[in-house]
Amino acid sequence: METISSIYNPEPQQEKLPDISIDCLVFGLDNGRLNVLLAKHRDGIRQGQWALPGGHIGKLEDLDSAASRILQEVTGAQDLFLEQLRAFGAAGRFPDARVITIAYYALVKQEEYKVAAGGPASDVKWWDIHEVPELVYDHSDIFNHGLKTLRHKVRHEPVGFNLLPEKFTLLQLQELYESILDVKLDKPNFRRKMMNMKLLVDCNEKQQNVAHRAAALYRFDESVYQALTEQGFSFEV
Amino acid sequence: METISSIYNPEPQQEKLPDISIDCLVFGLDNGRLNVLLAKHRDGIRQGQWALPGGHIGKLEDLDSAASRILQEVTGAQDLFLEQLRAFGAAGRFPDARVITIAYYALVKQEEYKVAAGGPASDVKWWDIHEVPELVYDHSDIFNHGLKTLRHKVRHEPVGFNLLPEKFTLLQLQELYESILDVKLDKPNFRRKMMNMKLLVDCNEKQQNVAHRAAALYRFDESVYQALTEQGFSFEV
DNA sequence: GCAAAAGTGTTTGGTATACACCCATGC
DNA sequence: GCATGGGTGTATACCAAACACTTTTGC
Repeated sequence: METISSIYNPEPQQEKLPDISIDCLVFGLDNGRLNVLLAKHRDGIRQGQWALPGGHIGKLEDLDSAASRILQEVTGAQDLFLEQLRAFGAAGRFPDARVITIAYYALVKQEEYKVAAGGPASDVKWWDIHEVPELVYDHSDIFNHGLKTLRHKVRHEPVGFNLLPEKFTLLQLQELYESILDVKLDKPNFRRKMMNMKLLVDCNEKQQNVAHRAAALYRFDESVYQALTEQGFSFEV
Repeated sequence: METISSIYNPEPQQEKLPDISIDCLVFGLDNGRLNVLLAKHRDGIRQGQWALPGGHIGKLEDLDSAASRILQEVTGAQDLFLEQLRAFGAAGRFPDARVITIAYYALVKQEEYKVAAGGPASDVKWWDIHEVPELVYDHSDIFNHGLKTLRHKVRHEPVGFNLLPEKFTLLQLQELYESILDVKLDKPNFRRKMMNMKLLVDCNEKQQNVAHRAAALYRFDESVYQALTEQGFSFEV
């Protein structure tokens, strides 16, 4: 198991750019609740305060690669859904020095990746998005912006699947949208909308060991989505 | 009239951050054609090549303020619609040094602001978006990304008005969408859609000196939009 | 009168919504 | 049987698309 080695990388393997950092908003889903991953500062003046996991960019490193590396250092996971939000660069955002940060957000299958504290973080924890504590610097702004972006994105592009297991039921998918968008959806109508898109692939399998009628399992197939997109299809929830 | 003094500011008033730059995508509308503003390098190895106007960020300057200042140096205009696109940071994007650039896009009333070459730019010119030449570095990527963002944004938020004069006709507005989205729209249906939103304010004025029936003039009112938004209204074209 | 654009009316088909209903399974 | 969630059917209302049509103005 990989331990966290970021916030600010204690042993740089490569010289880093001093005035640019990366901060990651990592979203996970657990029992129909949307969570975000936070790290607690172990030392210094911000000791005990919560922050987004982050780090610095190597001089020879692509921006996206740096984000991916930093995220791997936190979750131990590779090949996550990871996308840039935008840069945050108010002059006084970081009190110790002039640092512009580039924020990323990631969607992960929470149950598949265990996280552990380490390095400059004394604790790493999933927080329900409704109960996020005060964060250091402008990290609360980044969180709010990222949540807004996620809510928009998830409605217009099929990215939500990154939060679910490979095979999922329609109810799981519906609960995903309900928890991210904070709305209640009509089951029959949601089913029809999804099925009419012809985007989901039927696994021809049923749930196991459930105390009610077993639901059909579906999966999201990127190549099906590509094919539909080329025919002018546009995802919309 | 202000002249261009950017691409890279020749006389820095304030120390700049060396490894971060800003590049601006400035869109304008002229006779129903969407244009973008480009600057030609006067000196150096890239002499004669076209680029997005840009500059560097002062050590004590907010990111957004820097973009606004750079844009003012190019167009002489203040209080433009200006929004961040995202950061571009591939390791090899800028051959001379490691520089991450933060791209902005702006929407301007093209006829109101004249631009002039100066500083490190030997020429500044509006280019039809369909005829944009090869650009230096990764500026073509930024252009493509920005155009895509504009096309999305203009459909979901009332930002297109920034390209039109204060008072405009419904046909002008329709042509704006047609040129940005590269589609043909049905006049009666477009009119109805716009009017049903109850977003436009009737100026109670007519066009002057036209060789046909004079159209009614409308304007966009930010406060009307705010009020509608609070009632759950969502702009959509 | 004619050209050009303003502006209105109407028909049609699709689709979002609301909600009633039946089905399968474990306890 | 009953609770729980799976899954289907249907009536309504609204809205987008297509297109025919009338109105106003300058020349």
